[in-house]
This record gives sequence, C-alpha cells and structure tokens, in this order.
Amino acid sequence: MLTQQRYQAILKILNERNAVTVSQLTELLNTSESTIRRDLTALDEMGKLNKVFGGATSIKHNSGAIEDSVSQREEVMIDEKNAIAVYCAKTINDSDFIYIDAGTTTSKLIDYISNTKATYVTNGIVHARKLIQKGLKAYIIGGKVKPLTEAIVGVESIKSIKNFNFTKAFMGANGIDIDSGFTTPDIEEALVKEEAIKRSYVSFILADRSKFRKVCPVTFSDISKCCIITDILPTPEFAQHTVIKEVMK
Amino acid sequence: MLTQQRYQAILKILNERNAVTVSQLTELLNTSESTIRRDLTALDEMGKLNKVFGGATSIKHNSGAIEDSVSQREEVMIDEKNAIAVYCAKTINDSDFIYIDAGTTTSKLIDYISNTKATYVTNGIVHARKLIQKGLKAYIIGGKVKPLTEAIVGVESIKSIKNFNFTKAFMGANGIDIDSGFTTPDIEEALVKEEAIKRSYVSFILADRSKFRKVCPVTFSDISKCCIITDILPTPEFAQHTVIKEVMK
DNA sequence: GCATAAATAATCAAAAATAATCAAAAAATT
DNA sequence: AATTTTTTGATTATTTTTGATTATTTATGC
Repeated sequence: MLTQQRYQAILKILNERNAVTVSQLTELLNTSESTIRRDLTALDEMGKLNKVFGGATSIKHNSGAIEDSVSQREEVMIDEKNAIAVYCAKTINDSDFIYIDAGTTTSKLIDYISNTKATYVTNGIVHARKLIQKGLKAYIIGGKVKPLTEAIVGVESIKSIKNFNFTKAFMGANGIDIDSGFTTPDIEEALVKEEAIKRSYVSFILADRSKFRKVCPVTFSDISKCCIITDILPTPEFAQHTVIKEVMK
Repeated sequence: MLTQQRYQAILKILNERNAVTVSQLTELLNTSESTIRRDLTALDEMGKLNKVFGGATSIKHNSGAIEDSVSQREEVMIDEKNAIAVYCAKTINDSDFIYIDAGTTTSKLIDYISNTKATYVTNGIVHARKLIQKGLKAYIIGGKVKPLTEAIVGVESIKSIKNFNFTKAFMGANGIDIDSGFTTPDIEEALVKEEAIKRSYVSFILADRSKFRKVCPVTFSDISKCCIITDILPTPEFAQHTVIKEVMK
C-alpha cells in the first residue's frame, strides 16, 4: 500500500468517527505500530490531524453538529462492520476465486482487500468499479440493473453466475433466524444470492449482531449452509446450527 | 505502444483512482518497471502528477491550466458529437430493444435519450449507471471488467450477448475505412462489438468526420454492415458502400 | 509521590523501491 | 541498406521505508 494511500485512509477513518487509536489503525490498515506512529506524526506536522497519546483526533470539530448527526444515523455499527470487513479481507488468498454480493457491508469489505492475485466476481455495479479502481481483477455478472441498489438481478444474472465456480462467497443479509435462515427484502436479489451460494465452495454471511433474530420476506439460504462472520453473537443458540466467527470477541 | 499513449493512459488511470503503484501500472500497461518509472518521472516534471515512493498520486482539486489542456484535447468536436447523439436518441421508439456500446460517444447518446418504454443493454459500467439514473430499463452484459475503459469484455461477455436479439445497436468506432471497415485499438472490445452487431437487426456507428480514412489495429465489422451517423461526410465515396446520415448537413 | 503498565521515541537491520548504468531492440535518419 | 538516435528492459548500487527491539516517557492506581 502506498504511503499516500495510507494517509488518505487514516484521514478518512478519522472523518467518519472523530478519534482513533493506534491499535485500531494497525488492525484496519494491516500494518505495524511503528508505521502508524510515523504516519500520525507526519500528518500531525502537516496539520491534518491532532496526535494525542494513544492515537489521534479529528482536526475539525467546529462545524460538526449537523453533519455528525447525519453520518451517525447512516453509519451505525461502523467499528463492528469494519472489523468484520478486515477479518474477511484477510481470509482471501492468491488462488481464490471470490464472489462478492452487492450491498453496503460487502462494499466495505472491498476497501480492505489487498490480495491482487485472486479473481473477483460481483453483481454490484459500484462493487465492480471499486474493485477495478483498486487494480484488482474483476468480473461482473450480466443481467437487469436494479435501480435503487444498482445490483444485477433477474434470470440472465442467474444464467451468468452458472458459468462460475467460486472458492469463497461473501454475502450480505438483512435477517438471520434459525427457522427462516438468511433473509432479504427483495425476491430478485434473493434468487441471485441463492445461486451464488450454490456455486461456491464456502459461503460467508457478513452481518453485525443487529441482524440476528430478524426475518425478512424472502429466504435465500438455510442457516446451516453459510458461515456467519459477525462482531459478537447476541445469543449462543445460533452456534449450534452453523460455523460462526466472532471478530470482536 | 507509443510513449505518448502510455502517458495518456497513466493520466487516465490516475484520474479514475487517485493513486496508483508502479507494479499496478506495469501490469496494466504491460511494460517494464524501468519504463513506468521513466514515465512517472517525466510526467512529474511536466507537473501532470505527483510522483511518490511506490507510485504516483493525482494532482486533484487544483483546477489548473494543465487539466484544461488535457480535457480540451479529449473533448474535441463537442458540437458534432452532440448533434449525432441527439439524432440517434430520436430514432429510439417504444418497442425497441437497444444495445449501447461502451465509449464516450455512446455515453453522450444516453444524455439525450428520453424514451422510457424501450429496453437498453450495454457493456459499459458507466453507461449502465447512467441509464439507471435516468430511470430507464437497463441491462448489463456479464464478463471481465477492463480497467482503463470500464467496459465489459472477454469470452463471458460474448456468451452473455448471445442471449439477446437487439432491434438497434449504437456503436462507437475509432477508424472508418472502405477496405478495412470499422476498426478499434483493442482486440477484446472488438470481439464484443462484432458479436453485438451480429445480434442486432440494424447497427449504427456513431462517428464524427475525424474518424474517416483512419485504420486501427482490429476490424470489428465490414463497412457495409452498419449505418454511419456522422456530422458531415468528408469525402463522398463512403456513401457508395453503406447507408449514411449526415446530421449537420 | 511511587510503582506499574501502557504508549511512545529512538535505533537498527531487513526489505522494498528507486536511480544509475549499460547493452539490446526499435525507430528514425541518411 | 547502413548509420545514428531513441527507447526499452535488465542489472547493480543506492536510497527509502518498514517492522522489530530497546530505552524513554506518559498515564493511572494505590
């Protein structure tokens, strides 16, 4: 990773919240403490952040009131989602053939991907662009473009997915329930998810703890068919039905 | 590849993302590290980018005279291209099933499309987003995402196109010549164009007069197979070989 | 205030990236 | 066709960055 990119990443993270620790940054950017400290010193000298004992704080706290409330409402569970994304990104290795589902959780995952040898397939238009812009080998599946989410859906997309055999699939979900399995509000997106999981050797559901015990209109997979990557399991009974990784435990 | 072309390519890549590494550029432009380094040094001295350790970052937000000169050179014949786009947009009617080729000329076409009943298929990522954002029914073909142009190419894309039967195809071309036909610099994009034309009832080539009598490395269609929509025909002999509409006459 | 733990700065060797150099290949010139 | 010039890619020496280690500083509890 380029030094400049790291600078940008740190400033972006610091813009989302208004304080960050050195250890958080080492995890998030997958680098050593020394490097983070040097970066913070440099950025502090540039006047881009305030270096404090333990980490750094954002320089702009004056015009914050309105903006803070907006970003807070939109970005709930930032740390949890970041931790999940970081963990998943690390599991990718050179020979992998990865499917990335459309959605915000998986979009965050792309931010932390560093493996340039693996091949990536997605049904998200924004995801495809993000992958390409990171210099990764990206494929997009064909089909109808869904207006709101800019995800590719429909019969053509199902057909398109059938060309591939993934080693790993990273999926989003709106609800996780023992009886109803993994669920989502949109039937067309559900069909694509179902097919992607079917064509993948292992499938991971990226979901923070707020998704548990929720049921949405359409089920796309049985609870036992996918591993769950979450921050902390709210209730232990889910562990009896599938493999679960708690990244914040 | 020409040195100047490489310069342009590097600046384009750097315009899309805001940072790039030397190793990424060697992959993308298929050349050695030495060459990339020399290019970056040259472009840095010209003030077109910031050379940093590991690669380069874009000079952004400075709104300087440099950017103007670049965009000016890229955006030649604006009026002509607009006139062509307006004419083509008008030919679309309710029952049409339209293919829109990736590229800047066809991107402009989307700006002027008003028919919401027709269905649109494209191999351009930016094109698909534009269509959706205009509230049009859009499909994207599946396949590999080409870094520079963000166009979908490769064997999967050819397979994906075979699902469709278009009533009209709007295509871009870099060269038009009576003997060599319609040509483009990239072989992978050429294959997609070829298949799209094959699967369309009528195909239109959108090209301003500067494209005539030019020949690029790869031919994707015979001159007689597509109608040409241009501003003004520079020499009359082309009219003997295919249907031509001159929108500025 | 002192002891303890945590965080930081300083130091240094390894790794990565770069500049300099040079011969081969390509392009332009005669 | 031969010569010169330019460009390219490989090699080597140098510089920069990085991460581990150690010494120092800072915060916190008693």
